[in-house]
Amino acid sequence: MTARVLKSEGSFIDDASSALMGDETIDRSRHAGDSKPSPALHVQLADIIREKIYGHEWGSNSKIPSEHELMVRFDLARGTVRRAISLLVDEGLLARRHGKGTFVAEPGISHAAGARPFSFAATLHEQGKDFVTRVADAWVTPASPDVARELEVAPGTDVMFLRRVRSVDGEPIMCQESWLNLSECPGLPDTDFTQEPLFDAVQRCSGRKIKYSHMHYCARIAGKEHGELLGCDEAAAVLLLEQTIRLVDKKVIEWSTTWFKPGQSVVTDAVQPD
Amino acid sequence: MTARVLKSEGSFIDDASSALMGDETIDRSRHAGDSKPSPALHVQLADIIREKIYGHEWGSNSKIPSEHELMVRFDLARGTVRRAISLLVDEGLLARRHGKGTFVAEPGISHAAGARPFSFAATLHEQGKDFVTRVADAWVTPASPDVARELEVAPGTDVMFLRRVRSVDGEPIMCQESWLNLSECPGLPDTDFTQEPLFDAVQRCSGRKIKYSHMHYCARIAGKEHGELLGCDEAAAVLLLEQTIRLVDKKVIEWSTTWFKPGQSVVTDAVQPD
DNA sequence: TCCAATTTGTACGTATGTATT
DNA sequence: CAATACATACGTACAAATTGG
Repeated sequence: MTARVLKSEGSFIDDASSALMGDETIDRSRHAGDSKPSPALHVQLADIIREKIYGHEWGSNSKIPSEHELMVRFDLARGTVRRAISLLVDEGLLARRHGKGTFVAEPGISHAAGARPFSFAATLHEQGKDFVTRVADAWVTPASPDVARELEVAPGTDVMFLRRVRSVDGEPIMCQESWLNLSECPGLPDTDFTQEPLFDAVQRCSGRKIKYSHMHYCARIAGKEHGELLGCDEAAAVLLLEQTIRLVDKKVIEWSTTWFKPGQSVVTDAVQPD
Repeated sequence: MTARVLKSEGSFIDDASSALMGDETIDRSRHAGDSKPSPALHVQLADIIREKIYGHEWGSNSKIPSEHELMVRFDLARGTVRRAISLLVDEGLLARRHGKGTFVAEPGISHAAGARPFSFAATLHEQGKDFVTRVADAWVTPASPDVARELEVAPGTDVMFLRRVRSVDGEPIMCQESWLNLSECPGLPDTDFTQEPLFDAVQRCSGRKIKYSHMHYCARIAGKEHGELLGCDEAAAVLLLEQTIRLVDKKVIEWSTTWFKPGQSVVTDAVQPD
């Protein structure tokens, strides 16, 4: 099925590999008595493929060369090629499809934020997606110095910690960890958070509307605990959205961190004022 | 098991190891004839420390137990402890201070976005920070399918690629990679981007104002190339802000990806409409 | 429906260089 | 220096999924 092209040297070269790959080379100086130990071969190959994706040379959902093609292109054993690809699968950049090939991973669900305080329930409902909420942890504890500062309460005040994992199609998508100000919101611990959205429960218990939100984006390595919660590799990069949410009277009601699984993203639109 | 007694503020420093550490244990079943090979010891210790930070038990800028304290607490060799800490330093979570100790890394610069199209120059000027812009790459090339789709031009149309690295205090902070629509903006390649902000140059060349911005946040592993550009570890998690920027007539003028070094973050405020 | 080719998934074995003991 | 353990790299073989004739 692969078209063949006659090169100037007169040899036939496979169209796919010649079109997709550039002139990158693998450094094999590990075993020689060299001064600089070059990285492992599978790491070098992963670097090459990663840059193809980051540089938009290999677009989303496109098929990358087969393991066999990469073997002959870089003169590597199949195990080495598979190991390189596995690194990128764990990062969420590639997806293997048995019998078909390996593909650049499609972006996952986009979550709208920015226009209003971020509510997972609201944004997913708008997209018509079905999701399940699991309460992984929930307890009441005295506030640590960090938590107290963010919630603007005295250290030692009772606060509630809530960890929810949201799943779409049985797959975990995000993990939300909330610290809740019980002083402004008593009665909250009696809520069934698998049914009632947190925003609704907070507004019901506090008797006031949610109004302000301060958002903070950063990136982190998932680590063991969140890797297990999200079903991704420990070494994967996850997106963090930290939010401080206030009621109409500017009292802080929630300090939360949302961990997005690799592939998930958050979108915002902005308009420059005239 | 989850409730934790809060000690007085002073005791956090005086009785570091007992107050700061919990009851975590290291699994040493690697060498025994066990069925499940447990992770390497330094990885397990890094996991324990990472969760202390992620769970806000160890606040920003606080001193973590000394290498010697960690040695005796977990019965590990100093090399193993140092290797664990190095992992977290590379992730940007910890910072070593020679002769003083190891500390939870402070957050870096916060970049405001959301209210208006994101301009690094404008937001940093507001904070009174001095920065330097280096043009790492700049060329004109026919648009690949991906680039053409985002810029809404025909594939093969000439577009400009621009990679700028911004530094504060001599340290790289972010890397901005822009694909520019030359059809709407001829004359752009003659600009000195170390002096004139891209937003100004675009508005000057196109004769129209920038008005709309679509933003997209996600997280990625830095990789070799961007690790070198940003001066961080290849395996570090970096924040990506992908932007599509349009002029008043809704023509796409720029499709850019901003790579933030670990520790940098982007902040936004939102208000719920009544 | 069946078959052949392609591609990924899995499980071995061997050799070699490095690091530790 | 020798023994051991480990990571890296290569090679082979076969199973399972997919596609197209």
